[in-house]
Amino acid sequence: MTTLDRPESVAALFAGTNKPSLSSTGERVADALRNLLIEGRLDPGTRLSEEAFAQGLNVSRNTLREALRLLAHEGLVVHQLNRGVFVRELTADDIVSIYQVREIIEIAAVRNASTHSPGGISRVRLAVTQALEAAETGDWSGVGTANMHFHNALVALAGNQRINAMIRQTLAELRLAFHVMKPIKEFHEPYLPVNQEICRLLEAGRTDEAADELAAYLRTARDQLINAYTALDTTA
Amino acid sequence: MTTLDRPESVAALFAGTNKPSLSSTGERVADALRNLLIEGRLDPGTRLSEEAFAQGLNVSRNTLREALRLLAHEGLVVHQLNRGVFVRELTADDIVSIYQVREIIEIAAVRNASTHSPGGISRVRLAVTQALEAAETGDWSGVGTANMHFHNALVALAGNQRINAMIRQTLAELRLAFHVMKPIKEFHEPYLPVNQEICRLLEAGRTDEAADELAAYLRTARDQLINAYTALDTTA
DNA sequence: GCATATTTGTCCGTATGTATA
DNA sequence: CTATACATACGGACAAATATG
Repeated sequence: MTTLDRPESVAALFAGTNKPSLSSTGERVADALRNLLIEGRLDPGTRLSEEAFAQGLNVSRNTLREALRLLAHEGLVVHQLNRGVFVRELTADDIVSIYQVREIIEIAAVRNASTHSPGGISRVRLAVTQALEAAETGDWSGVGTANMHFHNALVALAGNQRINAMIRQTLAELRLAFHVMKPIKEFHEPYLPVNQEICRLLEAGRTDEAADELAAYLRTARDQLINAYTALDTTA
Repeated sequence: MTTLDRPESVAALFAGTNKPSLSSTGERVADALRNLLIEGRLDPGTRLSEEAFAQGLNVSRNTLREALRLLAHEGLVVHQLNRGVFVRELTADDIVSIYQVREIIEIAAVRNASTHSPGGISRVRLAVTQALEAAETGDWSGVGTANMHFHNALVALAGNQRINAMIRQTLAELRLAFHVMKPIKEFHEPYLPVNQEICRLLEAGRTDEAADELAAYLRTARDQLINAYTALDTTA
């Protein structure tokens, strides 16, 4: 089990991080850590030493603990009493569970998109073009991020803040699973045209067909991910 | 704007509260506060003084703050920078939003219930009988709690922990709206037979019909609640 | 609009309990 | 089994922001 306990290496993780300071320190720390986790820069299972992170971020342990509790509540880290905080390790069951949530929420949101938000589709389109641009430069992590934005934008079509928050959190958790596998390209490239197709259908007002396409995508993506993930378990 | 700043009155709120101590102090404090909020014993808009609650609960301010951050993350309280923590005041839009979430998640969960969890239906039945018992003694707050358990049990049929957590949190938020209205009886009594009917359909394996019944219930309940809620706004 | 009191935000030091080498 | 490291939790301190008269 790895453990990040050197303040200097923690500080290095946050090099170049601006702090626009609109909210409290605790929330900014939580944001910074959340980005680290979503970007896959902390391996699942790693222990996050309170002292090292407090010193590395130049905040008190109290402040850091507030942030860690939030992330634990979001499921990005797990909190073991008297043992510390560890980067969440997703099981294959977790992935199945996450995809069931996605299926339920994303499809319902797209189906409810007909009447609402005419301008919201432009954000879907934006995410598609961003994914294509990232793919051209070979930035597959960027493609993953753009893909996350794509699905967030899809769900935003329902115009419901709570649903947005739910899917954002769920997709953030899912990224923990993606990053343990190196060939991210193989997981994202095949779905670029699918995303384009979903976007085109939405722009044409054919929301039900878009929802069907999305449903098919979610199932194949889940199966592919599960296969790769269980294969990792046996080899490791 | 009311504000709870006397430690003694805070302590009184927690009289008779056991602390089985399996988790951290912060989480136990969060649990205690969450119960208070769900039971409607704290009026929406009330400020929760850090010092008063820390003293009233016999914990340090740091520990209390951890608990308050969790509750803010759950939406039961709102956190205003440098101003404090207030019991959440739901708007009519919030209620619409919550019912949309319920519609999406609860119905999908019931529809997915067919294959899973044969024993889970017994917990649905249990919640129904508990609601009936509470109604007989005129304990309408108890009916509300049993009703919450009923819907939690419905969603549990899908066998997905994430979905359970989502609906639990959503229903907890909704209770903030119920408690601002005195005649809780009128809001729960009409739905007791509906719950019974849904339960019977599930026991008979007719899950799709149960889902349809649930959908109809959610819409009428939402409309009734919104009407009463907006009426309150205009009179207050 | 101003001066004052209150409250939050944040940090530090420390004592205690728990887990691990 | 002992020693060490670490998390837990507390209390005090002070600056900054906010509320109050």
